[in-house]
Amino acid sequence: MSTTAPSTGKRAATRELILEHAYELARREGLEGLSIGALAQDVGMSKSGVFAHFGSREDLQLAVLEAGQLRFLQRVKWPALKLPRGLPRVRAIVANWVEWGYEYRSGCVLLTAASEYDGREGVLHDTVTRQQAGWREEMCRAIGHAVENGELGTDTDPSQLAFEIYALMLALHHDAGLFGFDEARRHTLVAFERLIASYSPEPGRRTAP
Amino acid sequence: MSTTAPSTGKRAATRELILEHAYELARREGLEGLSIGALAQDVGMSKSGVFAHFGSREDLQLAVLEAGQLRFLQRVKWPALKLPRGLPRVRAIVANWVEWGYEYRSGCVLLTAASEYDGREGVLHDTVTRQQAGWREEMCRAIGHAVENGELGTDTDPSQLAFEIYALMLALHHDAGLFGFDEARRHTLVAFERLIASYSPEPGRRTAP
DNA sequence: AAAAAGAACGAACGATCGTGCTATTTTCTG
DNA sequence: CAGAAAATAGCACGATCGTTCGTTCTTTTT
Repeated sequence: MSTTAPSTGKRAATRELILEHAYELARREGLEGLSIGALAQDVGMSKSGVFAHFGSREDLQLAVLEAGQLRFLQRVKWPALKLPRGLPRVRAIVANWVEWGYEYRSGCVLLTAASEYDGREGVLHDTVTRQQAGWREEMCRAIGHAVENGELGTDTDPSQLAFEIYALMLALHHDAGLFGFDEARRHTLVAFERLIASYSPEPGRRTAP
Repeated sequence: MSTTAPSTGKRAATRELILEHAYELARREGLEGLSIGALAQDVGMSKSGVFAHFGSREDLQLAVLEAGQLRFLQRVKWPALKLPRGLPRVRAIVANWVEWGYEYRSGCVLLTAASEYDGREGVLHDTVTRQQAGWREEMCRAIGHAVENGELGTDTDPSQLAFEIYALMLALHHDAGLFGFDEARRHTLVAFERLIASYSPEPGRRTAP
């Protein structure tokens, strides 16, 4: 007998399969629009068969949320860690983030969840808030390194710049969904360069002698 | 007999009452989470009584969407029209917009709808897209006036600046919902001033002699 | 091969969904 | 005040929701 379920096995494998389908469904319909019946039909199982892998719908939603964060981190954060601390890493994060926005242009689970649960209370709200706060914190740290390196002005407020970068990513998703990705990306990248220039220690354009 | 229903009358009055409740419900649960049963209970009527005022759920959602836009325009746009064209009007729009974000901090129907319907198709998607495109267009025009007045640099791309301003408002709602309104507003206003300064025809801080 | 354990199924539950149809009540009109 | 017209209630429908339960099929262990 196994005291704890092994992470590789039939159970874990189908659970992962279900989560994959659930993630795609939640991307389109939101976490609140994710229904077990539709998920079961999508994955080719019975409702109860799917249900048995998660004690409740809420636990399923939570699992999707964590799967989403994992994907985000391994597509956006981890590749950026290979670059040196400071501005290069910040730039890499933003570049990866934009590409992430391209792959998941029709709905990002994490962003949708943030707007779905920001006004309520419960485990889902708490998880979403913790995720968002954690990622914002990491952005602040990455920006802080750039300040320490002298790549950004010493008067830079990391949380302020993190807010402004996050704003661009929200607008990227918003505009990509409504007006098309290409123009949204153009606007985003232009705005990001303006942002970096405006926080640069050397004046970006008009330099005083 | 009346050939067409007068805009003031019992029918129109209760329809307005229902819409008021529906708007508040949709603000919390989203347009997709708005159910006729819950709405009827909230307004103190029977399901069919409520239903009779709108031929279908979709028509109800559409009415809420238009009610939301009306409120937005009369709280954000119309007061700003009293100010002269150009930068003052742009500033007024942003200021009103931020205060609008305060009043409706736990969920804005229009923004929620934008993320709910950006990936689908149908009347609701079309309406949301039209609304958003229209408002963006108005922002571009307001910014264009400021450029013509010489209050913003001649190389200013209105659609680019409109994108960046919209980004701040999205981030305001996002952060206000998750982390509290006050800090979100602080970040938003600071970012907006940086934005205006960076688009200013005279260099904001370091001026070349 | 027999027995034990695990995984998925199928049916059913109470509830709620949007939507019709028919009364009944309310309001307006002559 | 009576009768027409409008507004609302009541009820029922098929569908779907999340969830539970007992059964069946598959896999592993003895």
